[in-house]
Amino acid sequence: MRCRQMARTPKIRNMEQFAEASGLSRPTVSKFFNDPNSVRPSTRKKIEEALERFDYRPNIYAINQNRRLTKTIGIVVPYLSDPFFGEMVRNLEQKCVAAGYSPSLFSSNGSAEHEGKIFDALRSMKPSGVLLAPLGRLSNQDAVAAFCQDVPTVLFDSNIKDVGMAFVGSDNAQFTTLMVEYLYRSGEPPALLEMKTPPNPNSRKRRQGYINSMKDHGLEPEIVQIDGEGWALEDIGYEGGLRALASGAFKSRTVLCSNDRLAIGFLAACHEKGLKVGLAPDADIRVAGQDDHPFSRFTYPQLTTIAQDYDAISSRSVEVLLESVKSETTTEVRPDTFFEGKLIMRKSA
Amino acid sequence: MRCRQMARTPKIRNMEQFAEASGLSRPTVSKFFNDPNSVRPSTRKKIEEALERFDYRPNIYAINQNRRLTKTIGIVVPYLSDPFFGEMVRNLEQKCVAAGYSPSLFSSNGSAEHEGKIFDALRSMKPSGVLLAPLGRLSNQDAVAAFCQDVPTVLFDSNIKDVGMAFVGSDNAQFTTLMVEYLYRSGEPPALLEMKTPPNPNSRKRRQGYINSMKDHGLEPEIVQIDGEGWALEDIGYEGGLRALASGAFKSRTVLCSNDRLAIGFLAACHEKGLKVGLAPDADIRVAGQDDHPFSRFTYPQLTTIAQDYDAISSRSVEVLLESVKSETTTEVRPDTFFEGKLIMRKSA
DNA sequence: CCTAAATGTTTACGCGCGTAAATAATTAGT
DNA sequence: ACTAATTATTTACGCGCGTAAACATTTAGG
Repeated sequence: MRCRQMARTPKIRNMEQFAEASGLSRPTVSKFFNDPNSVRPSTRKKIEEALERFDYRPNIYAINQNRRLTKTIGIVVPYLSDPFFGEMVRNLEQKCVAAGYSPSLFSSNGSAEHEGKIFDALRSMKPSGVLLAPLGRLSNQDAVAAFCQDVPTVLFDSNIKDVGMAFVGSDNAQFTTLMVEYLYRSGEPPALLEMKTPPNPNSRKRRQGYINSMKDHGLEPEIVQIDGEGWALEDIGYEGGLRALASGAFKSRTVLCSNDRLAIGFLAACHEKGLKVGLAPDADIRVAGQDDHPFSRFTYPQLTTIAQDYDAISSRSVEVLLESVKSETTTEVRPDTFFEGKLIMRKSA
Repeated sequence: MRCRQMARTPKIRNMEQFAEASGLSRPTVSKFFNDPNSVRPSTRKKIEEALERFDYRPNIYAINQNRRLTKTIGIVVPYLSDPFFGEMVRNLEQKCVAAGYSPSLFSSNGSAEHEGKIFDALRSMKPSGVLLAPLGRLSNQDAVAAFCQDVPTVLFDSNIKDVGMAFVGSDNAQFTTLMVEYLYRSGEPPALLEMKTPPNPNSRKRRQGYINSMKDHGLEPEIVQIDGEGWALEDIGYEGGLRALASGAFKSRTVLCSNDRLAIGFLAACHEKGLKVGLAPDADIRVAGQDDHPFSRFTYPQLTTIAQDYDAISSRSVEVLLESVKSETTTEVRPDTFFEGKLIMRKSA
């Protein structure tokens, strides 16, 4: 069908033949592929020369069949088309490759059932470890816990208590506390806009952070909860925001959204209602988000938010995972890392 | 280290043991796993019962070692964190699974070198086929062509002439023609804003569509090209837009951007310059995009654009690939499919 | 109820590689 | 230069499964 053979040299089909072509025995060649430095320099040179002539590559399936663990790391996120996770994955990928592992990408697409299938697929892949951002509230908690028993897993972004070898994410309560402090000082304390049933557990922490910091200032928390299920957060923020604005739900003229995607939808709702958003004296409302979503720089007005430290979270996640993969020992206390967010002051609040 | 054994039943380690436990021979069980309908119903029942008791799963590596082609389909995109590709991948994934294949995701992250590494990885994975959205101009054209010789590949989104088994994408010239027609009728003909060196080949087609349709109306094309390299299109649109606006580059007060991401950045530049964007009589400028990017509904004002038919493109891509994978025959003429875009009239133009 | 055809099952072998143990070659110390 | 310690290479076996060919069973037709 398709032309394959270059017919320059007899095609090498396996390591045996390749070893023969390099004038060595197969196990020596095998050793080379596992670690080029484990063979004598002269031997290494022989192989590398042969490699150029024959462009042979070991059969990964045959390799992995005999390994208890493969040099693979699974990366699982709830939604790949969410630029936040997209960025996250890109960072994680890079770091895995740098450490000599092949990342394998999966997206649960907001479905616990699909998340479960991914677990099954990963189990049979025998990965060295898995970096998992679970769906959260929607996850089948037992399935996640069971999976973490089978495969060394580091959770990131959204936490599930006592599951996995470690957790790396943000200090969500701090996010909200920081933002409330800023909004209070720069004008008036905010109302909190969030989903009634958020898909992501971080929202709970953020709500708690909001309530606490409002109380610390002797202020009455004002929480506006909107309906909606799933991960179409912009839509939910838009629809819910529209309804909330129409019913005059907000006492405060400053609204802190539980996350940037909600805020992006809410901004659209504000515009729809003809409200002027921003810092200017003639503005009707201030809006802030949390996450520093890649698009928050391009909203109108540009979204004031709290920046997640993408790089720190991804670096730490990979670091912690590889550490515990190498040491093979389970530490008694699960090491959790929470990074602080940075206030990003833009035009919207 | 970690507790694994449930100790409910002796752990099954391979198909041999599982066959024994089901009271059958291994090859029969093997046949079942390849096609559950290929064994007698009574036999099938036996296995399915045993499956519940022992939750055994065949070793994928051992399976794939012996197959010439694996039941895998590679999906490669230039940028996974671009929501457009994210959505695309989600669609493609679903359709592959529905057809009984396991999709494997890769992102070139805008680097030809990385794209090349992905090709190598895919080659050794022996996938049944690959769905590839190449980097485009930045791709190593020879590497792409060579890869398509080795593995049955369907290109999508961005075309490379005569490479791969088929191409599925949009009729980019039609996009621009349609939009120019609308903008002309609803006010005034647009200037085209594009990158001087766009990473994506679609831009060329769009430019040509713009020039042609302007000329068809007896109008003089007005093309404003901005600097910038890579895939940070919003940034490029913003920075370049800022400079273009400052230098009074636009004669027309209607700007058609080469794509939505550029438009999103350009909108931010307009706001920065204090321009009122939109349809209203008192607006300073109209802005339109192309692609119907997931975020274009949430810009301010909401972006008027041309919708890519995500679903049609992804469906057709998978369909064409599976077809040619099954038939094993290479058709003489490469079947290319170009879907038309639909005009989405929103508030920005 | 018998025979031929169809279908299901078993035997036997090979895939491409990892790896322990045995052996050979190299290096270091005297 | 010679022996001991070190490192490199080879021999030999097994991993978990696919699959052809041989064999056994079931089904259909008369």
